[in-house]
Amino acid sequence: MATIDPIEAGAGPRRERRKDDRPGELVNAALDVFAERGFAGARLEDIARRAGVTKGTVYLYFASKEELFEAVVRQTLMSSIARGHATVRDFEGPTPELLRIVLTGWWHGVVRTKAAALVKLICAEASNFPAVAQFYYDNVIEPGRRLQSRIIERGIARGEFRAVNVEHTVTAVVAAFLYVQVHQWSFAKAIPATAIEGDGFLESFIDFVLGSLVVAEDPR
Amino acid sequence: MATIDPIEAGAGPRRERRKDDRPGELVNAALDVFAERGFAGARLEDIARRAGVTKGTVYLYFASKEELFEAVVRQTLMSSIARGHATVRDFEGPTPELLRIVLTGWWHGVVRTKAAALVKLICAEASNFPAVAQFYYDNVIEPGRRLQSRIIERGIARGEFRAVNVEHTVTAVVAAFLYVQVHQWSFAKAIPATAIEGDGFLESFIDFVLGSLVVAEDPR
DNA sequence: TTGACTAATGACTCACGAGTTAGTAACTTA
DNA sequence: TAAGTTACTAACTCGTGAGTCATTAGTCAA
Repeated sequence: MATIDPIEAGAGPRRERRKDDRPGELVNAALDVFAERGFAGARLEDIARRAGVTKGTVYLYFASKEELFEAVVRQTLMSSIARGHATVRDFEGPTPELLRIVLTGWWHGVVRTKAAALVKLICAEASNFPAVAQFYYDNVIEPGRRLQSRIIERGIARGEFRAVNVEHTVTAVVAAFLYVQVHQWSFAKAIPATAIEGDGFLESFIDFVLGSLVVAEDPR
Repeated sequence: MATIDPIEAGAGPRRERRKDDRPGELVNAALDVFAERGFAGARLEDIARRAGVTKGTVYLYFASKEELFEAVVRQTLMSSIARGHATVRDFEGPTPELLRIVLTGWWHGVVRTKAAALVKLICAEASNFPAVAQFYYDNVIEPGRRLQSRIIERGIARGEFRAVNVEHTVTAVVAAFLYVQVHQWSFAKAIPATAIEGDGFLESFIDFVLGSLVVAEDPR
């Protein structure tokens, strides 16, 4: 996010040749505008201007609006997928601790990031872009659920967690995070007072989940 | 294709005068198309055809596309709001039982209904329609959260629930339901295999919540 | 400095869909 | 059954925004 040219690049020359940086800047600007207006509502003109170029330039790098959209999805997800995989690395401590670490990482690495805007965007456009929805499901949701499943199964196997229904429990956990992401980029944008500030919810939610899963009586 | 043959009304005459029923039918058709395509992507022509009329007729009843959208929100929500209020009526039994009843009612009355499509739709369009978002927040989300808060506070006051953070716990509960609604009308439409079938999740989730809230050991 | 190359522009076309309206057919009443 | 009313239609306008392309200007090699 270092050098995303401002809406009005006041300093630079009227016309600059920066072939290498353009695609990234355009994708960045596109994420903003798509998240704000939805796919259909986003104007290529606006995206271009936010990236400091004109509409024609967009077509030097992307064949169509749809292709730009898919590029946004791919570029933005690569980082979060990488982060996710890094977190899967073997952990040897108690499972409640593992769960806490993973959820906290997700929270700070994705939920409170602009990547969260993409989640809302994809939820909104999934039915219009089955291919994008499939891609997102295969590369983000599925791996994410599998990660959560492993944690809970590990806890059950080690006698730390109750023998709950794993699939449904995962859904409940994933739901909370998805919800926060969607909310922040839909209602919170329209009604700022409803924004979920700070990390209070994260702490509270982890306690809530562990309260339901952990076998031992009140660990505090 | 040449004839504007009614896709829906198979039997009726080409041209029927039914002033009283039209608005409801149009709103119904509009909910379908809006849910499927989003606000911007929905064509008035399609909505009209699905309701068995032509585009011009829509403008006899609604001044603009936006007004039709707001009518969809209002009509669809009125019933669920009414249902919600009916459920608030004083209940005298144990709080876990009350929670179970309320969540089950929400599940069958809204989540597994076409009204759920509206939730997804509003999440997608909230930033484009602040007024609609505000209306939805004031008339649905806020009352819904207050209802949940009362239940949990009641449980705490009666010594049935742990003294959790009420606001955050409500968020976790609401999130699960919101998530299911959004998922069913976004990803599940694009990737049918991911649809959440049956009521298994509901049961499991209620157990999950009570597992975290209830003070006594294993109430079953 | 110059010429070749091409990134970038901005004015263009064109399709599509929201909104309009003159006319028509279904219903009512006498 | 004829005149009157109006719900409805079909063909229209018109604004908008995606996508195109001839032209312009930044860059670099000689």
